[in-house]
Amino acid sequence: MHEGEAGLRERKKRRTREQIAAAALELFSARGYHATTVADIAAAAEVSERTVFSYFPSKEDVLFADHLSLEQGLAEALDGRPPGTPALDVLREFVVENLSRFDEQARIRWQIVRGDELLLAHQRARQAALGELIARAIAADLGERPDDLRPQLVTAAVIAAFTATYEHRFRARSRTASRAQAVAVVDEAIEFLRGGLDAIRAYPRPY
Amino acid sequence: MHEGEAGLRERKKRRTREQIAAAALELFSARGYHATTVADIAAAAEVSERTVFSYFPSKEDVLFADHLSLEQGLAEALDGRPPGTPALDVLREFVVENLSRFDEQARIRWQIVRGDELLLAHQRARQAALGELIARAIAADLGERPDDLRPQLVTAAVIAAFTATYEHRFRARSRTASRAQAVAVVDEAIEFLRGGLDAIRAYPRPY
DNA sequence: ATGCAAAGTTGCGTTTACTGCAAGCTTTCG
DNA sequence: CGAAAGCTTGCAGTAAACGCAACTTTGCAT
Repeated sequence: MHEGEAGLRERKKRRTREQIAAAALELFSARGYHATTVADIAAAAEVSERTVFSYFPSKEDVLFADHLSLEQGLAEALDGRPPGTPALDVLREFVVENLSRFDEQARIRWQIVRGDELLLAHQRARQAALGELIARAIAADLGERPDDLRPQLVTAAVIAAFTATYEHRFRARSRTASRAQAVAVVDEAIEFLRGGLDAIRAYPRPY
Repeated sequence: MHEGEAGLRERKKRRTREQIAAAALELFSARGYHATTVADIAAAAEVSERTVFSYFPSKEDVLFADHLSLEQGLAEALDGRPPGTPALDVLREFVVENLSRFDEQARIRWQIVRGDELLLAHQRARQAALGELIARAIAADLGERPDDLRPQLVTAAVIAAFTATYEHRFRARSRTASRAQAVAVVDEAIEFLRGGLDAIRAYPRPY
């Protein structure tokens, strides 16, 4: 298992996974999510229906296939930050750096997700998963537990900022100016958080 | 159709609805959500399986049957506030007033929901529905659109505060002191929000 | 009160997501 | 090369959810 070279097996698996995800995205985009059956996806990706479920636990997970790498990237950025660096700073940088990853594929996914209550719920669940990572880091900064109030508040606001930036970018009419706009949105969100944290820093903890 | 008196039809419908919800909650609590089929619920409530689906669009909606009234209550409180009253004040009062509604039934539901990723996602979706109401009110306060950044940020934080309070109450060891604790949590959350809002009040809006 | 219309209930059939199992094929490695 | 491990697939089965048509109950007007 030499790390550098991926075996044939590994490569095939990755390719199949991508085929399934790509075929699914195309079909969802063309016919809509609900009008596309798993059988359709399997046929388009030239695998059996059963195989689709061996790669993805559910149909919804096919749509959100690459959220995993985003999650891993964020985890690394947060866990690997130099001691003393505030989590908020890492988050700001991470969001700004990953703006370019909100590319064409993400735009298509957004078109599919935005209209569907069920898919929006699933997306929120994904965001909540990110939230747990963030809460852990913020809690460490504050010397509290991840499920205490302050980490939860800050985390929720961070997610909201993330989401707002994300949606903002897809709503933006002028594509060229949108990156600067997005950074401004992020900065304002961070400002909001700092203000809020300052306001409760001296607050007693009666619970 | 004299408003004051509910006809036999209406009363029967309400009773059936409650029977289904109650039977379901009991079964979910005893055997777990996934181990309980809709057929089980129908049998316990003494209606046909098909009827369950005529009352509730999905199995999950049976579990969250009474979220609707909470939603309506909040909508009334927000829409009916005297002009000039900040939405944050209404929210604080609403949360504190409704603490007592987090009663035995809600505690059981929490036990069912807490362990299941799917149900947690559904609950988050419900919370997001509340969020839209809140965002509208906050946006009106700020003179912005509901999907602008600031309303979204404040809304997310409000939801987080709501959730933290909710969970806090069910985690609380000492039942007697928990109400005072909960109020303290709410107050700190509101303080956080005010601090954040102050911090960005003078902020330019470059987008 | 009686009969008609509207509303509610039910059974039946179907689709679709998803799971377990066992048999067959492919890659890997000794 | 040949055994072992890993993948893919078909098959059978479960459960949620929907549409439809028949049947029952309720409300209402005469």
